Amino acid sequence: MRYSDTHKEETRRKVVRAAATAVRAKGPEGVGVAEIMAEAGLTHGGFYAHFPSKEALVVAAIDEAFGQSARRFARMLDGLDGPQSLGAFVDAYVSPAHRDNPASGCPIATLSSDLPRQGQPVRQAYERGVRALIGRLQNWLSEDRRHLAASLLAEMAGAVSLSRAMSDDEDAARLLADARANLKTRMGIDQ
Amino acid sequence: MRYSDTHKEETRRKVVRAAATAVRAKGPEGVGVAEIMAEAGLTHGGFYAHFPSKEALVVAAIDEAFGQSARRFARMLDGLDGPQSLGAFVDAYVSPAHRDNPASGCPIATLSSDLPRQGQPVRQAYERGVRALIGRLQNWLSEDRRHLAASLLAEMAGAVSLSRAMSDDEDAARLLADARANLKTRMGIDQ
DNA sequence: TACATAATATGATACTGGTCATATAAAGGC
DNA sequence: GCCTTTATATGACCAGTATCATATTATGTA
Repeated sequence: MRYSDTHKEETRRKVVRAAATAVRAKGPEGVGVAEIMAEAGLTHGGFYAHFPSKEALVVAAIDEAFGQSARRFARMLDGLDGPQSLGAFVDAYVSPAHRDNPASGCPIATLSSDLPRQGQPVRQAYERGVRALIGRLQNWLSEDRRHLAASLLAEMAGAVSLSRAMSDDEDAARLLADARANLKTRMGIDQ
Repeated sequence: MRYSDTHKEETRRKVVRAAATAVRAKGPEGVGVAEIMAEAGLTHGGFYAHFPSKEALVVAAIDEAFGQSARRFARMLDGLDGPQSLGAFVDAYVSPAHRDNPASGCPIATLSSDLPRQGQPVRQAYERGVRALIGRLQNWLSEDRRHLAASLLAEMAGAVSLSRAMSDDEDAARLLADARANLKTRMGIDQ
């Protein structure tokens, strides 16, 4: 073995990370293989040594994006109990900061309308990520509210998504504040 | 005037209607000028006699899509009072039928993630449609709930959008039912 | 230091899609 | 029935993009 055991793997990870950002910023169709490779400091030619197709990269990018999101929240919520986690999660997710940074945000808010138009492997990766997030919400919710997890996530993602359509920052902030308040009520946590 | 006064206008309307469907089905980037013209029974060449650019067509298509949606609901809710309208609207919007028919459904649920990536004219058309819908919701809501209109719309669109990610129809139906129930509570109407 | 091989770059191909110049066809007025 | 004008079609151009064949570079080993 001439290169270190991990060399190629590291390159692959760089490409996937670049893709995870680019796909959220421009959508799966809006971004090109050459562009992502350049972002990772490479040229387009070597791409097919790492992935069998662009679709395979998009799948990896979506997994990576959900993974980044999950790890970030795990760090942020470390040590908190269920209700505290729910409150902190809602505050971070349904926030102006999230609205203004789609490229590093939750793939649900950024890709919701692209996904139904993608091929099956991409849709499956997306659904995996959605279900994992729903599962985490369920763990934080009290037993009698557990079935609401999916609907709560829908409300969170919908609020961020619609806030991005508002050109007026104040209108967007009001929408997000109304959504946060309602979500906390539904979750049974005090404001 | 050699052709009838309305001939060109009729053709234009056919093209816009075809675009309104195609754009919702495949996204603004996913659909081509030639494809839309073929759908309208024409070839691609004549396109630039009607629109200065593809973007102008997308703007017209989004206006048309919001208009279709508005007219359909106006018919459906004709004669109902505020609370009745809200209930009927939620039942129709947050429904499996809507989930399963993006091409004829609300542009918000279908295009939410594409829109932030579009040029300003397209984003403005979208925002016009969003604000018009929010305005209609406000008219149906009691005074003290009027400020919730945007957040309520976000929840409705988010629920439909996320339900489209669920490959299991039952999971999707449950999510939509939970969302409907919560929306009606927030709106202050009896189930 | 030269070699063998793994990793990446160069460059080409085929295709698609927006745009536009030019040609053809349709339709009412003389 | 011809002519002018309006509307649409044909065909081409150019840029962008996924894919792949081949060349080149980089790196650890003998």
